[in-house]
Amino acid sequence: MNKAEILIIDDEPQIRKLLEINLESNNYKVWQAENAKEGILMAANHPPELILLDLGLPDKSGHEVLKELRTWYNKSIIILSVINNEKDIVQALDNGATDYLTKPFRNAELLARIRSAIRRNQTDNTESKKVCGDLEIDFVSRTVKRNQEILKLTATEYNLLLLFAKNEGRVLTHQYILKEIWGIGAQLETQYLRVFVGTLRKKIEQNQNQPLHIITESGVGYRFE
Amino acid sequence: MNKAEILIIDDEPQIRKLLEINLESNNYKVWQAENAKEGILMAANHPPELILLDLGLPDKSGHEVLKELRTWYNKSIIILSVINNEKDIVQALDNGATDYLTKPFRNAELLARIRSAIRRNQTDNTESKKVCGDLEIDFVSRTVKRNQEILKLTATEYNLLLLFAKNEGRVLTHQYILKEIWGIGAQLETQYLRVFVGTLRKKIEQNQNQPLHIITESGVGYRFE
DNA sequence: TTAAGATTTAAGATAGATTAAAGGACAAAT
DNA sequence: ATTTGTCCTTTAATCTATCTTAAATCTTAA
Repeated sequence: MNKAEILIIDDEPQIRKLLEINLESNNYKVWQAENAKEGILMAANHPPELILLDLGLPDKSGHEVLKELRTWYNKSIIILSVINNEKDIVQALDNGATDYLTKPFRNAELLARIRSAIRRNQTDNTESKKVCGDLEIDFVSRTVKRNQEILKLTATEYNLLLLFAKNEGRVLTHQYILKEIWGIGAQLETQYLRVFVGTLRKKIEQNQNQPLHIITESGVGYRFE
Repeated sequence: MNKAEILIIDDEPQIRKLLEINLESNNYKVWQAENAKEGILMAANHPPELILLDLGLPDKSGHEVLKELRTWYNKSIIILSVINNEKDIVQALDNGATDYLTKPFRNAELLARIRSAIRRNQTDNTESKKVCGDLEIDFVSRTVKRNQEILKLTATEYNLLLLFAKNEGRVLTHQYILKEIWGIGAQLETQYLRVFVGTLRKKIEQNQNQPLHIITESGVGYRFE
């Protein structure tokens, strides 16, 4: 499982550093922005699992940032603020904040609220899946459908298909595929790969003699479309 | 649109009255329970949109009530408590509390947090029973029927079936199932799982040799349909 | 055209899955 | 306190699916 990514938008370097240390030691990947403009840009380019937003930013009110984010960003946003003012808390929550903590905050509590917020994300989210023509690969449920029918793939076949699907359009060398699927010791066992490409094609291709999904790049490897 | 229903579980009459007045004037329908037993019963009979749960109940610890509710209730639960103790807050949030407010709380803030919690609810659906083909699982009464006949399942069998039912269509790895049912120390005891899948199949499958509900994903785990 | 590369098939080996059954822990009933 | 019965754990035998390997056949690129 990958690390959950958290974006901190706060202008105080000490706070950012404190959060960075605590979050990274709890296995989160941390991104940082020191003003509203930068924060919105970063969130847009690379949407994180959760945003920690300070209300007191230099270039724009945090409430405005929150509203702007909420026009398109629907994961968790937790407000951090020195303002312990009822009106601000109410306004932030009504504008779609997931939670509100006043500084100084207790670290364990922040972590618990982050876990709670991320947990909630995961159930709300629509499942991530990939559709390639007649194929539909569901990464969460670990199932593959072709024309709505569930395909019966072995563990190795599924792993191979997953690798292909995550590198759609890219030529993968035999060596690379062998290393990823069978481990670093198997990079010369090209034969394994050929057999498994065979069985996979039998299951996912309409016409085995003219494969549309797994394309052979002779002398190099395979490409998935 | 109907009024959203809120269940208050708190033993202090003054607090209940205060909440009742405030919530009803904000267009919520309010239900009240003065102890854990009554609260759980009311929640089961008539699942509300949100539960306000006091941690200091006379008959049972609020943490236990929370855990019990969370086995089947997946809408919002906001904790109200006089305890402003970091450990309790963390524990409650990790047990699935949506939010945590310490008494005395500010009324407008509570209302904002309630709005926020209810807003988040609307995407995920609560259901107290699940029908899968000839199977009918009732999460509240913890009973399972097949073709209208009540099946006699042991505690472990029921827990396993519950886990499967809540992850319908998804492949669950052996490790994950073992962790969920037998706890974090049992992740290598694949054999337990196999035995229990065997006994479960005997009870829920029409034809044991061609299981329709619990599908084996060899080398990976099981999938429930 | 020819050598290297790719596919296909099938059989043996291995890891994984099912099933039955016995012993132990525990709770309910006597 | 003893018995009874249920459920859980553990072991072992058997069965099955999957992986590996080799060999025959086909395709591609120089």
